[in-house]
Amino acid sequence: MNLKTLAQELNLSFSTVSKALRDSHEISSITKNRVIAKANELNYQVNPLASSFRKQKTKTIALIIPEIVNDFFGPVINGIESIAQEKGYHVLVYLTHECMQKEIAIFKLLQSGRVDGIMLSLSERTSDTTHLKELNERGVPLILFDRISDQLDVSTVTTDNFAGGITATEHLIERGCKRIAFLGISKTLSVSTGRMNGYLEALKRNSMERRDNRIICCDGDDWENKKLIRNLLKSKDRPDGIFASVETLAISTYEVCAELGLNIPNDLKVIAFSNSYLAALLNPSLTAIRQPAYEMGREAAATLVNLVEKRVCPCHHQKTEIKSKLIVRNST
Amino acid sequence: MNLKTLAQELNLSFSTVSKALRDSHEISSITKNRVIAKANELNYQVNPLASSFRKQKTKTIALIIPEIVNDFFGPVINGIESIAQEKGYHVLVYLTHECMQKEIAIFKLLQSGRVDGIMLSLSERTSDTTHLKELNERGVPLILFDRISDQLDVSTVTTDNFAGGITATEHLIERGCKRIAFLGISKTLSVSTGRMNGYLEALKRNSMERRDNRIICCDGDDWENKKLIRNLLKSKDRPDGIFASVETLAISTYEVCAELGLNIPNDLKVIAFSNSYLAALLNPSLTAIRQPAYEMGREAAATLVNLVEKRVCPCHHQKTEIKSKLIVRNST
DNA sequence: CTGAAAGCGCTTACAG
DNA sequence: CTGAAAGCGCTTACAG
Repeated sequence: MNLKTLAQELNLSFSTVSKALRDSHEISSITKNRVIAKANELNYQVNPLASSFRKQKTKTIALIIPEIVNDFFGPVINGIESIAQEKGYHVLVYLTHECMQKEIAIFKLLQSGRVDGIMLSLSERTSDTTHLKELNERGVPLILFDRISDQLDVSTVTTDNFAGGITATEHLIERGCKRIAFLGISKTLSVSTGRMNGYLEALKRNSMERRDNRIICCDGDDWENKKLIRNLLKSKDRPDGIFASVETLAISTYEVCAELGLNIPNDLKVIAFSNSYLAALLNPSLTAIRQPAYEMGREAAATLVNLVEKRVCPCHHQKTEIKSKLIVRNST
Repeated sequence: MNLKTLAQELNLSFSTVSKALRDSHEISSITKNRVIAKANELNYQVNPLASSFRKQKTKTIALIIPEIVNDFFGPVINGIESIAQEKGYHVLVYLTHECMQKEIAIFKLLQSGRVDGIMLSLSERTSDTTHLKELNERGVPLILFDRISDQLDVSTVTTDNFAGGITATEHLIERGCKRIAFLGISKTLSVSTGRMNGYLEALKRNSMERRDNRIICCDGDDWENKKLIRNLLKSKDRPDGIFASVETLAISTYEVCAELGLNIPNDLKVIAFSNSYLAALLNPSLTAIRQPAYEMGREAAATLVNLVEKRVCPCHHQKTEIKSKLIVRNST
């Protein structure tokens, strides 16, 4: 079943049929209706390969993320899919496994028109963004979300990590914490830095810079991070508040507290950035700053589709920040 | 940069260049090497749209799943991606949100050659599989995984739900349980039924059919399920073992136990099918039957690719069952 | 071993 | 308003 046989059935030229199906203003509504009725009857559908090839448009967008077993990227995909479905796009998913070489290889696959645009969350080990620039120069629309880079002039969608960092820190201060330690990881680049800067800003606003607040860089494995936390909590000037930039560090903190016989929230208050349902189930339940992952996915997809369909000028770089949310639970 | 300009640069016809790039036996190795060197130099890549269109092959496979915010489908995608990358395939992801109409709509999108094959995990509300049959008759390879249907003759990849059900039940029996209640949900069709049948089989093997073992159908919301569990645990012949077919029901059981002052594992032993890292973090940690989600993804993708590349006859329906694993923790 | 030619199924600028 | 024709960039059967 193709255009030609459909045209024969209708005694029309196949250019007329093609135009009728695409609702061209050149075609009379009588003909359009005839064509559409026949197409439905014969269950005709435009061959997407031929159509894409001819138009050099695929109605496909690519999503490139570092990993998927994670409480953030699941809802992100959900959000992307909701927009894709609405706008008639298909979504290709690629994983970099936090590896720059894989990221580059994927970009190479996508450079010759397989997709109309790309949404990327950078791998933690991407130190060089030449591959992004090259692709963008070839005219493939690109947007970054969550893990972004400031080396590039492209549209981005992020959470308000800075504001979220302030909120988390001020929440601990309100709860009476005097010595707040920030547990950070350098791997997530822009994300962690934003949160840390928020933490520092909150201390400044509350004239607490000089007190025993500390930034602990937890870049090791689980065991090493726990060791750092253990030393911290055994020290004589141990903190009374922990701000974990990611949930896993909060869980390590819980485990060390159990080990040392420290009570949360009495001896130590804990807050973390977290999107998981686990946070509510921990004992005590964990006060969290939640990233609106679903909305970020929607926003990322909508921004990209606008770019692809040229509803916005590619020179216009939109920096969207989506508000995170404080969910107070029993750990503070 | 296309074949034509590349051919001009090389003073060769573009059919020769095309064949050289595809490593045709018709072309001398000297020419091949010249062509490849030039192609690399000029960063030429075959236009995938043109190539797909011409060959009617897209090197793309579709994954259709009910949802993604879930500890099962994340690792499944990981496994699929690992095979796709190895074999040079691209993966389109679609979500049905457990809705049959969406499932049908997605199948319609894929009927005209956009993908070379489809991996599907059925939506819980898919009662009619006509859309699957129609697509398969159009010659699009299809395989089912995890949530399968026996109304269809296609290759499938599943966990050994029946064997896992036996293992879980016998583990409780070994731990001394006399009255074991199975908490099931009917929504996941084949999956839950297999587990339940395993449970019944284990009782039979241990001559325990006549005792107070029960099957509780937990199809309501959280609140309703908890009510069922509460009534169960308050009854005078309350069970001393709970086999939860999904993790959420185990968590509800934990909550009810906390409420009623029952100690796990002393008063009640609990086991559940679960893939999440949460199971290890619960208090007490939850004994689980783990589905090998990553391996299932790999197996599903490998089976599909074999079908697409005609390495197996499409009439040969392979039923792969992957072993689940018992992970003993403190709840038993 | 190399090349000329047909054609995959559409879309669209152009002619009538 | 309808139709004839060119062409998107490849692949491949065929000729030489």
